[in-house]
Amino acid sequence: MPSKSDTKTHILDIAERHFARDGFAGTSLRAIIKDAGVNVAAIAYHFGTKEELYQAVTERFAAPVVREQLERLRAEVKKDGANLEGVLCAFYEPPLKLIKKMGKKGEVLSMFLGRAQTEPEPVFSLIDDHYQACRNEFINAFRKFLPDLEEGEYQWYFEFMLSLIVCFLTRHIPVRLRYTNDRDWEPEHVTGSLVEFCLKGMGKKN
Amino acid sequence: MPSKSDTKTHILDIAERHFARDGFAGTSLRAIIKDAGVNVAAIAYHFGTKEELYQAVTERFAAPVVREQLERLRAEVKKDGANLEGVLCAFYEPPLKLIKKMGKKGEVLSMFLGRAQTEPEPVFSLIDDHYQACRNEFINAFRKFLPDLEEGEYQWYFEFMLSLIVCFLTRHIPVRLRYTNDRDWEPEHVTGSLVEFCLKGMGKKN
DNA sequence: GTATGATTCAATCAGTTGATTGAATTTCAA
DNA sequence: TTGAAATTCAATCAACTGATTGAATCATAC
Repeated sequence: MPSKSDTKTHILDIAERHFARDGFAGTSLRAIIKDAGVNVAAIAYHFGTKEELYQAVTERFAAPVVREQLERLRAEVKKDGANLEGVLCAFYEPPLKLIKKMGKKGEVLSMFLGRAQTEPEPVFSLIDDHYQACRNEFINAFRKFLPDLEEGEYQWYFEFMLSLIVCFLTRHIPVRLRYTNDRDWEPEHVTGSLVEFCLKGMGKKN
Repeated sequence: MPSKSDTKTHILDIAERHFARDGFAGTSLRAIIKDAGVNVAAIAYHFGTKEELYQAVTERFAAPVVREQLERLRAEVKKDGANLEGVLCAFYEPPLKLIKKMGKKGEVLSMFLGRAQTEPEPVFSLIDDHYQACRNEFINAFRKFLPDLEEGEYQWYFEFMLSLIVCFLTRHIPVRLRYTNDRDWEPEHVTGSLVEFCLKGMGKKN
């Protein structure tokens, strides 16, 4: 019944859920194929190794987010009256809006994006390379709007900016279990909180 | 040759290095015992299951840090002229000073502390419970020094504060590979950066 | 020195891991 | 309808997984 792309897509759908929840090492191919109702060999046939399957998930799931962040950034710095706030919005809005748009599946994307950033090798290098271009361009934008900082500070500011959204993506479920307020999960509100915290953090002392 | 406590301690020494580098699921007991030069059964004898071994590492390695953070916090809020900056120092200083004091082994502690916070189940619950008491007391301190915020904001401020140090602990090695300046890794300087960013982030808008 | 308890050991368990094979099946164009 | 390519399948591989056993070794108090 399922055509080529059906099985392939279906495996990706299931795989991303498992990788998101259990991490790379904690996910077995058996668990995926059992859940997907396909044969083990299907993974080898369509993707190759476990690592290549993970890479495929990253490519379909995470790469578009990074691409949009970069597009938004480039548009933002060209604007009249461009500022640091716009740069931060360019970083935070794409993933949060996409997650919201995807509905239930956004929860999976959220977990996957967050977890991927904190995986041990061999995933770490894979993800880190992915963000290399992103990192350079955002740091250049920081240089533009936050002149005269030390080089190390620019580096750390990018990591801080990144870590705040990783924190949000991986923790919003446990946090909401402790304290629920549906408004807090509106992407506009979340983006606003992250941008505000980060903007103030990078700004001058009060 | 090795007495009881020797073997037990030695296993812990090796285990924490593996868990720090490869995560819980990515670490096999074989890898640990091979590295430690002991028998597989030694782990079962001294600790029990793999999960109990991880718990023992957490207890010896991470628990003292949390305890000191809480002690520092309690001392800080009692002070004359207590303020938010003191609260943040109480949170950031203990782990960073300990890591510095431990020298080479501090790198392992650093990685372990950072990674533990981002592990999937069953580790996540273990660690999260550990931080529950810590979380409540710090959030109460936020309430004191940052009055009239919404409840959700206090919750997220704690998570942000936590995520910044997790970011630092897990990323300082790759970041230093990209840009090295030894001064940046002095605990006073690091604490200063984290406290400043966080303090500004939590403060009023400029 | 000997008995007792603590510790270590090799051997082994059953189950899982990622990966591969070659045969069976399906798909679809000619 | 037929034939070649794409896809799926059951069966199997060797290696590894966490865990357990009972015998051997050790330390120590008597």
